[in-house]
Amino acid sequence: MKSKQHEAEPTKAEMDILQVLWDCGPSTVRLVNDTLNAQKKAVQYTSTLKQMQVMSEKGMLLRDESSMKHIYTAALDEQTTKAQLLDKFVNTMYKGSPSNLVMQLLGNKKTSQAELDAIRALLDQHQNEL
Amino acid sequence: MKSKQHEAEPTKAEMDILQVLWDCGPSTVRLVNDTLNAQKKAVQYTSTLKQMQVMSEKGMLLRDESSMKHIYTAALDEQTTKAQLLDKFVNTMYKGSPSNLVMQLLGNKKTSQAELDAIRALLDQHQNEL
DNA sequence: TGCAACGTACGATTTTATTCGTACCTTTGG
DNA sequence: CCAAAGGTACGAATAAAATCGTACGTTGCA
Repeated sequence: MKSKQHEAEPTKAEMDILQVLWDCGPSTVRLVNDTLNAQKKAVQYTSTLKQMQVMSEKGMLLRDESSMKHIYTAALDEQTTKAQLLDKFVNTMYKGSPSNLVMQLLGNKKTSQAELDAIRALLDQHQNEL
Repeated sequence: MKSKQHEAEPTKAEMDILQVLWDCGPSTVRLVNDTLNAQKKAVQYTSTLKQMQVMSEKGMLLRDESSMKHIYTAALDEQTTKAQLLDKFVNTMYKGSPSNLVMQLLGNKKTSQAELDAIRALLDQHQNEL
């Protein structure tokens, strides 16, 4: 049986939580909430708690209830999830063409030379791996 | 006075409508709605109408009421709007690093060789323009 | 032992986004 | 002249997302 990775499209708030778990590994609600607030996303403890409970129900997070302080773990893979969202983004915004997206990136003043070099390096590397 | 381009973050449904106007130029609600339905986004005429009216109020669309069939025009620039959304996407999903996004793209099986070549060509071209 | 600190549970509210029904104009052809 | 076709206006219903208050259980320690 296939995983449920495709059933749930994480919402914005859910992504914020997932990101913390991806970065920090299995964590308590307290840690996640503190982290969010540390990044200027002011939110009440119980809001984060509720959100994570719902995410558990959806199978998006796994919960270890063995100790009083429940430990949550991301049930979705970071790369897979992001690839999925990126794909959707490219489809709706760039008619499915990644190069159109890159064109946008190049036109963006905020894209630094260092970033461009890094992108080129990635392309070269990818080419060599074929 | 600066434009209002930054006040409104178009929602998903709004982007669908904007895209039609960007592709087709100034249009009636009828045309927009038909186009949406032709792309399997089933939606009632009055829903599209209402949405476009609201968008007008927000200044996202301009409306010519001189004839009975009002003509709507996108008030936002396509490139600017997309650049804005892309920027936000990169920030929240890739810690602000475009090369991280490209890495994701390369790892994605769906990205064809032709697309990769196109991306490289864009980079080369961009390099030469400096 | 008792109270402050910290946890979870969970319903309800709020906010935002989206959809749609109904009323009512205008145009047009028979 | 009037009915049908096709417009707009607009309030309201739904749905989806996010937030929070309050109740209540557990733990540590003065």
